[in-house]
Amino acid sequence: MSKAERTKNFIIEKTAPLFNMKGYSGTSMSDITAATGLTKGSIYGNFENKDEVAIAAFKFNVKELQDIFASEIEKQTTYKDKLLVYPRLYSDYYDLLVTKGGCPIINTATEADDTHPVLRKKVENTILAWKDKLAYFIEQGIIAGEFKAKNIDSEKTALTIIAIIEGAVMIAKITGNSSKLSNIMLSLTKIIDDLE
Amino acid sequence: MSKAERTKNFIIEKTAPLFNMKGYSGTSMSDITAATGLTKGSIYGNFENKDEVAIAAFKFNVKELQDIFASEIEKQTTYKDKLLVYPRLYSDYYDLLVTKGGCPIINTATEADDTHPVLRKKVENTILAWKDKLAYFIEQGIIAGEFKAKNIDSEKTALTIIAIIEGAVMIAKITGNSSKLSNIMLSLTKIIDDLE
DNA sequence: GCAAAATCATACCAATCGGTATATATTTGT
DNA sequence: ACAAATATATACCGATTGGTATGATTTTGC
Repeated sequence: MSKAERTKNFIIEKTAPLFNMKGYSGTSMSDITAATGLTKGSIYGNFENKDEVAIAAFKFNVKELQDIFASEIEKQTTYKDKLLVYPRLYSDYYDLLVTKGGCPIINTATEADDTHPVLRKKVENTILAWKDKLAYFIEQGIIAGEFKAKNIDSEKTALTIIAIIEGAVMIAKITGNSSKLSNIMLSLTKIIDDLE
Repeated sequence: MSKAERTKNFIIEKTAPLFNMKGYSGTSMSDITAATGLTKGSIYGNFENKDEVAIAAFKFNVKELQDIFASEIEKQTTYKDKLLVYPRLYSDYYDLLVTKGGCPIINTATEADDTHPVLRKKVENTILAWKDKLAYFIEQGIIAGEFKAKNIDSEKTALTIIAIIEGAVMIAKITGNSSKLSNIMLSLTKIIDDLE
């Protein structure tokens, strides 16, 4: 890894929580230089502009989350257990998530939807990919005979799971109450259980 | 109503969608003067600072939504029908909501949670009041014999309803797809139906 | 190990930020 | 209708915004 690549990664690592907490328009170039200890010359030597840093930070934040979930999902043998990873991990790792500014999907989505077309598209694609993954688990679960409930709409169920998770994170974050998150995750667990 | 009051209301009306779309730090004083056609002198003559305008705009946005729901809930005779107003109206009025920048609760919550303590508290109180209202409907529904499912946790159910709604609005808004909202609202309807 | 290339720091830019002092215009109560 | 009070416009403030030109310093390939 070249010096440039290392510096680039360093900048992304340091600014990712910043963008997640303060948002795109709330994070200034001086916030970025302060967080990294580097100067503007260094930042602009590695990134075209603030936009590029923000987009890289968003990707980093999403990947960080996805990696945690992917490794845990991999361990599960049934599709039901793969789905159940979500309520479990969101309950368990909520405090960690808070220190990083919460869920990058909901944070970026609400800011970018009316203001930042490029970021908006990135978030949209992230959500659609997530939905497809969940729908795939549900469909495979049906094929495997794990889920037998009548008229399961995998797309609808997948979207509902995402909605509950994102809504729950928002509620827990704004009330500063992680037990609310756990409580809502119990409802999500029941929804997954009811697919049987 | 005095001139001052009328101007104040005028400023709030014109800036409320602005704050909802662009956020607190994304909305500048010049955005406010442009949207109202007034000058800074006029804005600062009626409000202490940008914060006060933002807080008034948030209150306005929330009240506007609440009034629509309250009047429709009032018409319903059963507690179940009162709860069902939410999935129905969110499906029906989604396009209108989009023109105003989406749901002010989720928009303000995600921006303010790490950056703006005053707004954060306002959003928290709004959500908690909403939760209490929903929990009250559920509890009254149990007393009235409408809801007979075993071990209904009114608090948990109320929070889950809010999470689904807010998550659904976010998903629909970022994908620009209102049918996704309707789809998730069907899941919410089922959850309410299952309380029977 | 040395020259070429890339990285990084310094100093600067115009534009915009939120906010204010003051003067003018408009309401207001009498 | 008139004077006092209030609302609004103009012009300005220092600070900060994102971004750039330039030169010093490192890293890189040979």
